[in-house]
Amino acid sequence: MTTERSSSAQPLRLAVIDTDSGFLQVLDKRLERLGWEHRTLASPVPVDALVAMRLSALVVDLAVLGPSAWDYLERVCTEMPGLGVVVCTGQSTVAQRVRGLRLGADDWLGKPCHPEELIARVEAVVRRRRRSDAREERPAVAAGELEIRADRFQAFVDGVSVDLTRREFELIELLAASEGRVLEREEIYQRVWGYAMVRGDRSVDVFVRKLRQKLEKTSPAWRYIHTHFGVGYRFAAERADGTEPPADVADAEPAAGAAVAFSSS
Amino acid sequence: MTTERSSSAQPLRLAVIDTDSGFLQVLDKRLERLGWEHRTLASPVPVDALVAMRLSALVVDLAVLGPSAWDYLERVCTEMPGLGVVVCTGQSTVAQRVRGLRLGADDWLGKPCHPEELIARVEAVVRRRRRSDAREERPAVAAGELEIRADRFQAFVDGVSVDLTRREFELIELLAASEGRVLEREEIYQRVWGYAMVRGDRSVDVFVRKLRQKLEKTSPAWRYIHTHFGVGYRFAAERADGTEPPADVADAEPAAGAAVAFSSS
DNA sequence: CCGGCGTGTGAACATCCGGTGACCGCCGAG
DNA sequence: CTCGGCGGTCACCGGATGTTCACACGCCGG
Repeated sequence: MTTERSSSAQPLRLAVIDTDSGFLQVLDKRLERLGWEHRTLASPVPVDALVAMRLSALVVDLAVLGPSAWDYLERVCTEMPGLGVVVCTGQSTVAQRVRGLRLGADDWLGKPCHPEELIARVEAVVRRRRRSDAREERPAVAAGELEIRADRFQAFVDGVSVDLTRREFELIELLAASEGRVLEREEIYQRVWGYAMVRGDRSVDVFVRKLRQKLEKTSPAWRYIHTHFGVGYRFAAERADGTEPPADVADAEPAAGAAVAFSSS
Repeated sequence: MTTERSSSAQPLRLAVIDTDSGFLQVLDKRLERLGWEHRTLASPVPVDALVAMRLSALVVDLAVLGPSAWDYLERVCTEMPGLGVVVCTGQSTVAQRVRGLRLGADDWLGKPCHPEELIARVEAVVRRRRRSDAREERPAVAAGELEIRADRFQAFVDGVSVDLTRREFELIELLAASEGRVLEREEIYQRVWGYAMVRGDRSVDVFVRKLRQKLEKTSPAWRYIHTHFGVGYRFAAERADGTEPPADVADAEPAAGAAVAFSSS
């Protein structure tokens, strides 16, 4: 029953590369009703431009892409691994469909098709991404002296803003959300920047440095971002001096016996 | 890093609920060739049983499910959010397909269909699943006093880091994963370094030594890596003194939730 | 019991990696 | 049209790692 399923709590961002005006019209109307942010493109745009759109999913008619369709599809899928890609195109053979899917497309729907089915497929494709990325709506996270407020797009120490820029914030937010885990640069880059990192890019390192600088200035007694040589970074609030190892997952500690050590000092 | 990692290495685990013997036969053959662990079920099995199979993906023909198909589908998708679900069934209407996808199915393919397309779609679904929710969910492996945490790229003894470098970690991770089995240098090199070992290369030996040193320092009472002269190395936690002979090899294979026998053999 | 490999070491050497600081181009605000 | 903030690149460098060597030592077959 009309489970209108507000799964779309957060607006999806969708781009459609197609030229079938009739189809687009109906689709547009439907998308509008759903409240999805969408944009239709009559011709293939540079991959960079797509990246800039920060899309959740992309629907594309291979026919519109012309001869370099396969190449384009592959590049899009490679450079934006997190993007949901649904090919919606006319007549096709099994071989073509298999090829498209193997290149990275998430689904393939033949035309003519019902807009509702296309939407359902896009939802299905995006659904998984959501599930994992599902760390939305978190008012605030705390670690050490740090308090990260997603709603303010800012981190604070004792109420004082650390004065992070957007990227810096997104980075620390990701790290903090994965507290304790070591994140590899590629993963960080992909999740913060949205597309694949090219080998040799030092952006992550540079931003980590900027973050560390600001955090150091605002919260000198703590260390938050730890480097794992040859791997990546790990977020964990630790005092500058060895004091108080964060008792972390650790093991069954002194449990009973050991009367709690008073933090007299 | 080209670390394509074991992502592709670990076999997929797939179950197919269908009765079309002809189709199944072809599919089976193909899956066999791909090296996927698979199992076909002629009738819907309890969701619990499915859970026990630890599947990566499930292919199901709604027709086989009978009247409670929708309900079954929904339950499966709800209880196993990480499972890739591909409906592969006969004639269907747009409304049915939309319903199936909305209930949680990841893809819907009509019959008759080409096995290759079905496989490509399953791959696409699994690919997405891995990419998103994926990332390491390997809690930790333990052996002796050792605890190997993949999410930290590090091994611990009683909560204390053994302080391994990336290579060292990958090496011990591989060895531990093959606990009890003797691995030849060539294989080790191939799997850790990613390419063929040139004759005369002592890298593996050197790293084994480094590992042994660090492990010895952190966990003196145990021996983990054993040399098999003229062959290679074997991982097995054993006390330094002869104490506690490895219990019974009784073959620690009970673990595997392999409650069901997959035709992976 | 002896000599030949295959392995364990330790250290020198060659690379790779990550921390920095400087610099550049884009863009919105003034 | 400027100016300043921000995101992103570069080149340099010290240190962490990985690789290669030469040698000592132990396991094996004769």
